[in-house]
Amino acid sequence: MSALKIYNTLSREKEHFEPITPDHVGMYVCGPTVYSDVHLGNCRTFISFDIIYRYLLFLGHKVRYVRNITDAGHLEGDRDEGDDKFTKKARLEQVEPMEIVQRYTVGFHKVMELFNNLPPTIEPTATGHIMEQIKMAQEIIANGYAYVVDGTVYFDVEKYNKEKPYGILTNRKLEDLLEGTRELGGQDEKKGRLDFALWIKAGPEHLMQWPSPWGMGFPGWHIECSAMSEKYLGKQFDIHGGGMDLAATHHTNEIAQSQACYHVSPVKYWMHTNMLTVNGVRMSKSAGNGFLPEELFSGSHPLLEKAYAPVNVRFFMLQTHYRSTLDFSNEALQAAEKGLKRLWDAYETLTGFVPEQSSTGHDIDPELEAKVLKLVNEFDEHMNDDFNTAKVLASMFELVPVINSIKDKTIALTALSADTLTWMQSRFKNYLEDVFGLKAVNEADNKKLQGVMQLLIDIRKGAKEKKDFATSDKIRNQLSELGIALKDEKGGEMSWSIESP
RNA sequence: GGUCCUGUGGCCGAGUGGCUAGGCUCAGCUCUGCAAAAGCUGCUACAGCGGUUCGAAUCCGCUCGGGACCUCCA
Repeated sequence: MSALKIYNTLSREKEHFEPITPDHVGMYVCGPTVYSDVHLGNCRTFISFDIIYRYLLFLGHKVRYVRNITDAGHLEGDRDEGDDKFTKKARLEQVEPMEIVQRYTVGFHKVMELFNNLPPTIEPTATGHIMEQIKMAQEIIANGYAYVVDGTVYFDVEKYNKEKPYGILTNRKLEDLLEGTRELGGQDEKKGRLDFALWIKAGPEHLMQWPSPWGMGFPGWHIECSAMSEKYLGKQFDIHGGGMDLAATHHTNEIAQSQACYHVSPVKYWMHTNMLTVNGVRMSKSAGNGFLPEELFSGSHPLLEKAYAPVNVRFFMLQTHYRSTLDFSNEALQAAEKGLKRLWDAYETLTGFVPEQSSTGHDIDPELEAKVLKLVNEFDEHMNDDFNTAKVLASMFELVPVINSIKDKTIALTALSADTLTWMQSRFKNYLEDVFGLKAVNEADNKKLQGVMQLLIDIRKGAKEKKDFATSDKIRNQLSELGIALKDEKGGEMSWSIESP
């Protein structure tokens, strides 16, 4: 089996993945700022990293997966001025900032669960780590890379850049970055145009503030991730992830802070997921083209033609590589919905095969056997190539006709060896359920319903034998109106499934 | 202006220089009381122009188009 390769933003190439501590992986992913609902674009990132987390577990690593909740210190603009997002929203709704935080944290967790994302192993909050952030700012000051102006602590980018390349993550030169920045105004207290705040002095209007060596204030946005990743994963850890939009500023500053504080580069592999777009334009709150997960699940958004189940959306995202932009459209989503149904039906069929009944030797079709083995073994290859879920799915889809042909007895079950069949069954389960986190769109595990359905199937079978098509059609048509599809299989059997909403 | 990404068949999308990804749609056939599903077959594309090569969607150059980041957003 090939070894896992990960595309590292830092080196701009795929690198062999070797954990700093063998079999143990530390992964930090930038989580949401909980001042409003997460939209579908945000979800894409968390779904991508959920797959990555699951695959690392599948490979046998012990993974510490840290994903923060930003519940303080994220300003409206990055000019280190104005209200923080929580204060603004709280004032608007006349509630406590922590009520805002609570509401959207709960909502975020609910959405993550609906998408079948596993929870991270640690989910730290910024407000819970004020002390750590203050301490880190103090050390950076002591090391000479930050300065205090009237109760606010700034990171000295230009000084840092003399020793370490500040723009290393996105391959930018300091001069180029300076060009894109506005001139310092007369009222600015920063020394350099690119300097950013580690700690910000609070005015009386700020509802969230804490005591510090520099007076009352609150942490800058970037320092929380540096402080919390160090606390739980150490000064150097394996993977740091987030959306691509965070690389240029947030992650660039994280690297600078950690370097200035601990004199080491904090992260071995930087991973960035690409954006979700609508009509080619990035989905974002400011563009007003964001879909809320609930709008998607209920189909209530004006741009949606129908409702889409969370698992279909998850599958839709898996058909694209995480580093490619993914364009959202009804057509694409409906195609994904049909594709998942086809794949999942085949998976359930496959699960129903009993390998003991298959061949022990002479009936085996060597060509088919080789084809199946090749495709099944490719799953790992594709995932090891920077988590290429789209290619794994393509390999699976190529196996669907084989599975369906065995079901229809066009291909004998004994054409495959018992070992191969068992292997295929376990790999499908491993990938579809464990790694991809997919599940049946509509679980029909209700025992009573199954009994009722069996009864209807028996009656319909009897009617068909008597060529009483009026009765048999009535059963199928009325079930169809209820959203239950009944299908005649080859050999007189019948199957049923609950239709998508 | 700077740093990058990108342009693939009706749509969505994967693609490590040579071996037609895959999904959806569409058409035909088979199966079938009908329906649905399924199976088989067909639709064989890589923005344009040059270059490197025995051979390029894949490498290089130029042109044109789209997008992201450099200002809050995963």
